[in-house]
Amino acid sequence: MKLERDFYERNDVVKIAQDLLGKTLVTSLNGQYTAGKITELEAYAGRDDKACHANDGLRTKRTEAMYWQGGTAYVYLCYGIHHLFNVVTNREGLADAVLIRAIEPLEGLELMQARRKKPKPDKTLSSGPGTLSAALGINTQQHYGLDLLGDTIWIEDAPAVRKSDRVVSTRIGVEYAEEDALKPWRFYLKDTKWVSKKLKEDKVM
DNA sequence: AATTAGATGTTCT
DNA sequence: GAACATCTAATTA
Repeated sequence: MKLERDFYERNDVVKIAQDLLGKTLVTSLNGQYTAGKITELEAYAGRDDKACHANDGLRTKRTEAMYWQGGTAYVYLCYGIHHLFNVVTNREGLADAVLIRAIEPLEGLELMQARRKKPKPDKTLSSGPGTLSAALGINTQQHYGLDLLGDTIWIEDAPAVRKSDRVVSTRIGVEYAEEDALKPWRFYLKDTKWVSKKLKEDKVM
């Protein structure tokens, strides 16, 4: 079952991020179907979070979609090369988003390998925010601001992940955000290899 | 195994 | 011009 608008429009990105862990991210592009289980993600809040692109009401051509209604795709170009996929949450005007950082491939493996030019479906296929987007065929040109309740990109429901199977850490690559860099807003599944960076000791929250 | 360089668009200084 | 929610291949040890 496809996740509905009210799932995304809740007023708590961190809770939504936790709920999104283990769900299935699907893309159907010109009849090409690929799907993967969300194994790692991070929450970004539009207010009181210096790591967020839309912090302090910052509104640019790039961040515009973060202000749209929950259940919108926010795709942006990182380091001029990688297309990072985010799920916009909260109501229109409140710029929260969840960055999907890794997936475990479930369907369309051959297609993902072809897109990534990988002979084998090992963990480098989709364990990282840039690589998963490439594997699923997501890019800024075609998918920026897309509605996730449509039939191009959407998220399928899946059984909730137990707290004890969820690891918490600080977010990756946000050292510039000063005190907000310490926020424990990155989550990943404990028993999966499909994660960009594992902690030495898993922390559960 | 760990570190480094090179790829390069958008945004801000 | 600098920094950036990154990845890969090459280099060093």
